[in-house]
Parts: sequence; structure tokens; C-alpha cells
Amino acid sequence: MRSSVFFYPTLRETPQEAQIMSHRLMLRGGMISQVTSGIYTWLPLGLKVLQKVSQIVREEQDKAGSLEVLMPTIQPAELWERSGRYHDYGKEMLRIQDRHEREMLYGPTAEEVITDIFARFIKSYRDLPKRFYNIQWKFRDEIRPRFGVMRGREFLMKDNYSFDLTIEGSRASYQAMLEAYVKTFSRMDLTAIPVRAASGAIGGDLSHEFQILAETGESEIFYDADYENLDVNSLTLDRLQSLYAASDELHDPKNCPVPKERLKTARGIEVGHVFYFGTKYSIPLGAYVMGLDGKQVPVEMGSYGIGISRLVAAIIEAHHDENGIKWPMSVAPFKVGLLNLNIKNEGCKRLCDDLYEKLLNNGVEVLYDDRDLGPGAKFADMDLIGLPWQIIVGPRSVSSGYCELKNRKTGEKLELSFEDALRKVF
RNA sequence: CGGGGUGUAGCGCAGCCUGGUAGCGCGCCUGGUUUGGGUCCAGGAUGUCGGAGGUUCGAAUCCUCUCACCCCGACCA
Repeated sequence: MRSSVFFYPTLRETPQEAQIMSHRLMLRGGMISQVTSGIYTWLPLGLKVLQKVSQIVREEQDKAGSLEVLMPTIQPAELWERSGRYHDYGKEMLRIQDRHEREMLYGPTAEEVITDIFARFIKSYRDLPKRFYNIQWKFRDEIRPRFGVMRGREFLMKDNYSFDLTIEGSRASYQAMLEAYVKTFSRMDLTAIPVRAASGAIGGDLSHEFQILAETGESEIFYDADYENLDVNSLTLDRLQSLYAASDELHDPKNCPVPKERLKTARGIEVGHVFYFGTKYSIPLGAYVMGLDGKQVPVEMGSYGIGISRLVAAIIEAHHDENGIKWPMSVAPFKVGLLNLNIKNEGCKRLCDDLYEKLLNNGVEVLYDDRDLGPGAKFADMDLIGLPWQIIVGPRSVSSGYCELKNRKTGEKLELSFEDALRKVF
């Protein structure tokens, strides 16, 4: 992609409304634009990242044996009246009327819709277990939206719903999701720790939040120092439950089993939440299957969310410096930034056009800065939008036959021949 | 919803106290210049001063109402 064709309106100054780094950098980098409080347009650069994050989430959900569906954003109130949540949910739920004055709502979550699907089509224990997920926009009319897409009212969420015959089966689903989550976050260069959590409006009695430790995190978490030795790659539910880690809403200093000297506290960004809630929805919504013994049994359910739009902000919180974002390779909007420092220099142009073509031909996602701007502006923009590699070609490259390859994360700069530079980024 | 704050050009801000018909930096347009870390020079365009009402000869400025956004708290992916 050529910068002259692309659209990423970078800002030199920080818009005053942005308080935290991720919000500032997303605005300054031209990734998002606020439409109204808590609601954003994702501009091309931001959208690319959002899609990469979505795709990683999708791949790990698929690997964990889940099936993707796409549920609607607008749901009928009737479904929520059946589960009893229409009156429980409160003002956070955006309620609307259609032209026939039927009560509708913009879905804050989708337990009712998916449970209804299950109830319509699945009738036998032989069809279990099943896990369905979707990646869809949700709306929660937050009391106070803030920090950009970190706490928007409209947000992109992956939500997965498990259906099992037994509690043991449901625990296996829960365990599978725990594992999928650890892999998902680690692919984005994030360490998210699972902490015990309250289950809120979703209900249920087994629940963990995945928290990314960050100073700007919105929730305070308390955990046993032993937690820091937890090997998340061989995480089991039993092991997890033997360790103490709790969100502030659940932490009770009086009954805390961890001695004071071992109790640690930190702030976290909640990027995922998993729940087991048994038959809370299956019974009222009629999700029963015929069991081995020929009797109808309500299915055991759980649900598992990941805040995808929030993850974009969380990744920036974890990966930036004073000049801008430092994207992990897996989610970077482009892998390479190609800087032509002087577009009026015929030699520079020829070299860059050639490099650009070779990068494209090898399937490397590249942003080619071919705009008529001074070098300083190009360096500043490229650091700001944080592509992992920068290939810098200036007039002196024409005579020397060398370009500069810069690693955005480490800051390392190498003078390399064009061939070597290409080899490094392929 | 309670408490605090801000709305003036695309962005960041000054002007408001003490009323006299709107300004600065960046950005944008034109021409030139420069080209390895936001070059420099010259010229130019852009504002219902968030909105409504009021006071006044006269309102960005004073008064009333209203809307939006931001920050602190209770909710959540």
C-alpha cells in the first residue's frame, strides 16, 4: 500500500480528550475517530489491526473445537423476557422500538439467542458437546465510557457458548477455553493472568477474568505471589483453583487465605472473562436433550468472552514508547514501512519502487511512504504507527548501495544491502 | 446519577475578569526552497465564538435556559 493512496490522518498534537497512551496513540495514528461518546469509527489503519486480532482469536477458537456463527446485533425483547434478564439487565441495555412498536434491544451479549438456536435444533446427547462462538459488535450503555475503545459503549466482542451434557463436560469446555485464551493472548505478546471473578449479570458460580497487568488498568486485582511462578502454558483448572487471585469486587481482606506478606496487588485490564453457569439459561429457554436414559435433561452451559476492540488498546498499552506504538508482528497493520526520503530523486524512486514490488511479490505487507514530505515527518509518522520494520532509502542509498533497516521494537538500525534488508524481513 | 471541568478555524490554544464586531501556533492551498529525524521564505483560504433566549446603541465577553464532550466515583469484554 502506498501512503499517497492510503488514509491514516496522523496528528502531531494530542487531542485533549485522550488521557491514556493507547487512546492518544490511536487518535494520533489515525486509527480511530470518535463519533460520539463511547462510539468510534475504525479508520483503515485501525481496522487492519482489529481484523488481525479478530483472526487470531478466531483461529484459536476454531482450534479449540468451536464453531463460528454470526448472530444479530438487534434482538427481540421477547427472548430476554423468557430468560428473565429483560428486567434484570438495567439501563446498560439499549432498548429500542421498531416501527410496529415492538420492543427490541441492541444485544449486550447473546446467551438468549444462541440458547434458542440450540433448543431449536439439538435434541440428543449424541450431538454434544457443542461450542458456538461469534465475533460481533455489542452495545452496553456504560455509565461512563472512557479511554477510547478501552471502554466504549459499542465494542467488538468474541463470545463463545458451550453446551455439555454434564457438569464434568462443562468443566472440560471451561478448561479448553482457558487454554485457548492463554494461547490467544500469548500470540499477541501479552501475558494475561486469570483471576477469580464475580460473574455479574451473566450469572453462575465459576468464573475467571483474564487480566493484563498495566498501570492504567481499570480494575485492581489481588493475588498470591506464587502466581508469578504459574506456567500458563500448562494451565489446568485444578491448578488455577488452588491459587488465590481475585478481582477487587471479590477480594475480602478478612477472609483472604493468603498471608499478608505474600499478597500482591496490581492493576489490570480485563480482556477476557469466562463463566460456567449451568442451566441458568437452558431451563427457561428450553435447551434440553434426550439423555442416555431416555429422559430430557437441561444442558450445562458456559460462556466465554474476549473484548477484541479493547485488546487493540491493551496491546498498545503494553507495547509503546514516547514516539509511538510498537506493534507485535502478529497484529501489525503492515509488517514493513518503506520510506523514500526524497521522492524527487530519480534514483531513490527507482530503488524504492523496486523494493516495493519485491516485497509485494513475496507477500510482505508493506506501507510505502511515497508522499512529498520531508524526512523528519516520515520518520515521525512511521515511528508513531509502529510498524515492526522500517526500510529507509535516501539519496545516499543511491550512491552507497545500502539502505537502513530499523527494528521499531529494539530501535536497532542496520546498514544493509537491499538484498540483505529484504532477506531480513521476508 | 452525584461532584468537577471544557466548548472560539481541521488540531492545540489565547481573547472573556474590565462588552466595541476575533487572534496565535500547527495543519491546509499557491509559488519557490529544502531533502537522513516534524526545512525555510513569501502569499492565501477557513469561524453560525456549541445552541436558544435575554440585557445593551453594541455580546465570544454579562444573565437565564439548554446541548455536547472530558475528568473523579458506582457498572462492565
